[in-house]
Amino acid sequence: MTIKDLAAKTGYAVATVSRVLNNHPNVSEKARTVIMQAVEESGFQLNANAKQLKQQHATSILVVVKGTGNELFSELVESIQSQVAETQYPLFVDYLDEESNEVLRAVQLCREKKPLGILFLGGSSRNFQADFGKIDILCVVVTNDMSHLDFPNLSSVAIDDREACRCAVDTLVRKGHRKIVLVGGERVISDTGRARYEGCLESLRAHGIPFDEEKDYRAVRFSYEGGYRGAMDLLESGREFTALFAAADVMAIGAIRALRDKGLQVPEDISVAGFDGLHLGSYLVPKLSSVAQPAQKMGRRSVEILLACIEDGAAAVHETVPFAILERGSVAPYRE
Amino acid sequence: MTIKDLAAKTGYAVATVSRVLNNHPNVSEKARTVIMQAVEESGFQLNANAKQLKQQHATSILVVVKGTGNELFSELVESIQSQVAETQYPLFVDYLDEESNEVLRAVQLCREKKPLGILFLGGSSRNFQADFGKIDILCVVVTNDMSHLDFPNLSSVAIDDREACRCAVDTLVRKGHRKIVLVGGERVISDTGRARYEGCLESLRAHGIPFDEEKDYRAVRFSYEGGYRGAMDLLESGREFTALFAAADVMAIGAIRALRDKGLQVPEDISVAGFDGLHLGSYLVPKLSSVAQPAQKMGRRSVEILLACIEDGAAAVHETVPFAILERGSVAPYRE
DNA sequence: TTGTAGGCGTTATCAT
DNA sequence: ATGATAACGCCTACAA
Repeated sequence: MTIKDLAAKTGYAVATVSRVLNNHPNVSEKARTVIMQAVEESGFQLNANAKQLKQQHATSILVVVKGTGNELFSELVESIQSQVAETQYPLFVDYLDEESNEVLRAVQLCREKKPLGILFLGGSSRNFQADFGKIDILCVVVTNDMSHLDFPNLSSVAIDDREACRCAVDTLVRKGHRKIVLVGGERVISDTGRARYEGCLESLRAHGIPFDEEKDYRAVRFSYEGGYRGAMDLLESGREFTALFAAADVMAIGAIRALRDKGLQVPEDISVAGFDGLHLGSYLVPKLSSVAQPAQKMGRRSVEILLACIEDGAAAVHETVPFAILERGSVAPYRE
Repeated sequence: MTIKDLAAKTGYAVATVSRVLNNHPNVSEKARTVIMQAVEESGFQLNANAKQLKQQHATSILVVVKGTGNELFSELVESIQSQVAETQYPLFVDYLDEESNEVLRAVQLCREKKPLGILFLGGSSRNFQADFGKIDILCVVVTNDMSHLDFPNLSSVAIDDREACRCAVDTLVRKGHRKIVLVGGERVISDTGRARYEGCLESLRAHGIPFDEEKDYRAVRFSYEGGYRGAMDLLESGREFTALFAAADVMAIGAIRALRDKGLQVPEDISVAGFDGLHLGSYLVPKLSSVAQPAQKMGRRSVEILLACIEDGAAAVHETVPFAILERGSVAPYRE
C-alpha cells in the first residue's frame, strides 16, 4: 500500500494525497475528508525510508545513553520519553557501554538516521572536545556540564557536581565527622569523577580536615562492585575513618556491603553517604543519605531546550539545575 | 558523498561500486582494492534509507524492551548487544513502558524499519495472541514462555517460572515456615504474575499449608513501591506470617522496607525471598535470597535461535533454561 | 567483469 | 486546489 494506491483509490493525484498526509495547506475540505477516510480504512502508513530519502533528514530525536543499567538514566529516559511523546517527533534510544565513545557513535548515527537533534545522557568532555566538531545538528548533554566547550550547537543541563559534593561532605562534617574517606570515579577519565572529587576536597579543606589522597581516596568504577572494592581496600589498608562518602549511590551500596562484611554497622560504626538520589536509596535499610539529581526536571529541561533550538532557532545554553541534599538513615552524628 | 561520486572518483560504474560495497562476487580484485581505498579515504557510508527503500527491508535486528529501568533486562540487553556485535547485523533497542502493547509497537516498527528479526524482552501472551498474526518476520521472546501460542515464526526462551517459584517456596517450607504470604503480580494481566503465583500455590498445597488468597496474597506492580505497598497492606491487615515471598527482587526490596518500617527485622522476625537474582541482591544487607534467571545465557540463546531461524531457516523453538535457587541471608530457619 | 537504466515511495516544483 | 513529474541514493536485472 503506497500513496499511489491511495491516489488511485480516491481518484486524486499522489501530490494531493501527500499534501493531506503532511497537513499542507491548499487542499479542499473535501479532498482531505475523502483521502483521510481511505487512509483510515486501509491503515496506511507512510514509508519512512522513502520520506527520509527525499527529505534528506528524519524528524526524529535521538537519545544516546552512556551506560546500560544506570538507574538515574532510566529515570531520565522515562521523563524524556513522556515529554517527547507530546510532540510529533519520534524518539529513538541508543545505549552504549560506559567505555564507548558516545560522540563517535553519534556521528555514525547522524549519518545513518539524520535526526533533528540528539540528547546525550552522560558524556565525557574529552570526547566532545575531540570529535563533536563533526556533528552539525543540535545536541544537549544531560547530567554533565559542557559550558567550557563553546560549540554553538551544544547545550547542557546538569547539576553542579562540585558544589553538590561540597554540600554533601559539609553535612558529614556538620555531624561531627573528621575522619572521612572517599570512594569515587577515576578523575583522569571521568569529568564527573573529577568534579565530585574536587567538591569533596573543597569542603574538607574549608573545614581544615586533613586529607591524604593516597590513604583516603579510592578511584573505582561506577558500580556496586566498584564501591565494594574501593571500600574494602580502604578498610584493609588499616586507615581509620568514621564516615565514607561515595560519588554514586551504587558505589555507596557496594561500600556498605563491604563494611558489613568486615563486621561494621552502618551508621552506628561508620556513616555512609552516596550521590544521585536513586529511588532505590529510600528503600534500603538504612535509607541511603544522598544528593538528589532531579531526573524529572533535567529530562524536561533538556527536551525543552532542544525543541527551542530546533523550532525557534534558540541559542545553545548551559543550564544548572538545583540538587537536593537527602539526609537519611545511613549517616549518623559522630559520637566518641 | 554517494556511490555516484565514488564511481566518478574511481572511474568505475555505480554498479561496480555497489557490488564491492555489498561484497558481491564478480568483481575483479583490482576494482575491489581501488574502490575500497576510495571508501576508506572518504569515510563513505551507504545511505540506509535509499538502501532499504530499494531492498524493502533492513538487515537489522530489533530489541523491544518492555519496561524501562528493569535491571534484569539491562543485563539481557548487554548480553544481546555483545552477542550481536560479533555479527554483521546492526542492532536497535526500543524501550516501551510496562503498560504499552509491545506487539502493536513491533508491528509499527516492522513497517518503519522492516528488520530481519525481533527480540522481545518480556511480553504478554494476550498481546501476542491478539496481534502477532500481523507480524511476518522471525521473532523470539525472552523471559516469557510462548510455547502455547504456536506461531511458526515465534520462538521463546525462558525459565520455568512456575517450577522456579515452586522450588523457591519449597526452600521456605524446608526451613520450617508454615505461615507464608505472597506479594506478586496481577495474575489477570501478567502471565509472569500468574505463573509465579501458581508455582507458589503448588508448593504450598503439596506441603499441606493453608493459603487464603484474600488474606495471604497481594497483587501489585513490579516495582519497589509495589512491593512496599503489598507488604504494608499485608502487615496492616493483621495477618500473621513468618515468611514473605515476592515475585520479583524489586518487590522484595520494597517489602523489606515495609517490614522495617513496622519495626520488624529481616530475617530474624520475618524471612523474605525474591525472584530474578539481580546483582543488586548480593550487595544488600542482608543479602537477598532469590531465584536467579540466567541473563547471560538467555541473551545468548535468544540470539542464537534468532540467527538460526534467519540464516538457516530453522524452525521456531521454545526453550526452557535452568534457573538457580540463591539461598542467602534474607531467609532464616523458622524458630519458635 | 563491467556498465546502463529502471524503479523503490515520497516530496516538492512547476504547471494548470 | 490539483496534477504531472523530477529527483533522493541505492540495488539489480539485463546488456555488453
